[in-house]
Amino acid sequence: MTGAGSGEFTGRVLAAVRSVATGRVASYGAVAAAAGRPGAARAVGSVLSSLPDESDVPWWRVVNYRGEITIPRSGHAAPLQRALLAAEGVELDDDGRVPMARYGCAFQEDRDD
DNA sequence: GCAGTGACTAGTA
DNA sequence: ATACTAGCCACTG
Repeated sequence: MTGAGSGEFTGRVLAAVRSVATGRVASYGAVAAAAGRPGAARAVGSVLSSLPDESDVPWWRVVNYRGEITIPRSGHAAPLQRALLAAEGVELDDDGRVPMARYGCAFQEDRDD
């Protein structure tokens, strides 16, 4: 499938997602940039899509550039991500999105809050 | 080595 | 606000 598992870029993506602190979220584009391939946001999604459940990668901390959870209904990942984020202390907006301005774990911009 | 695909992003209507 | 188009990149077959 379009997943990942045997790519150099993939390894960097996993490392980047692992580097996201608890209670923080990052966008696909940010992860791609941190992986060294800005613009590969789509590829990042493919990587996380093939992530095994036993993976130690906090994939739930990765949302789209608007802070919305954009995962296919296949499976129950979406509500799960909401729950995991809530467990991390990330409260979602009434629109169901994360205030990136506050929880956004930026690899480039950093607001000490 | 090309075609297809997708947990993206930006622009336009 | 939603819908659609078009680039973008990496991985699979």
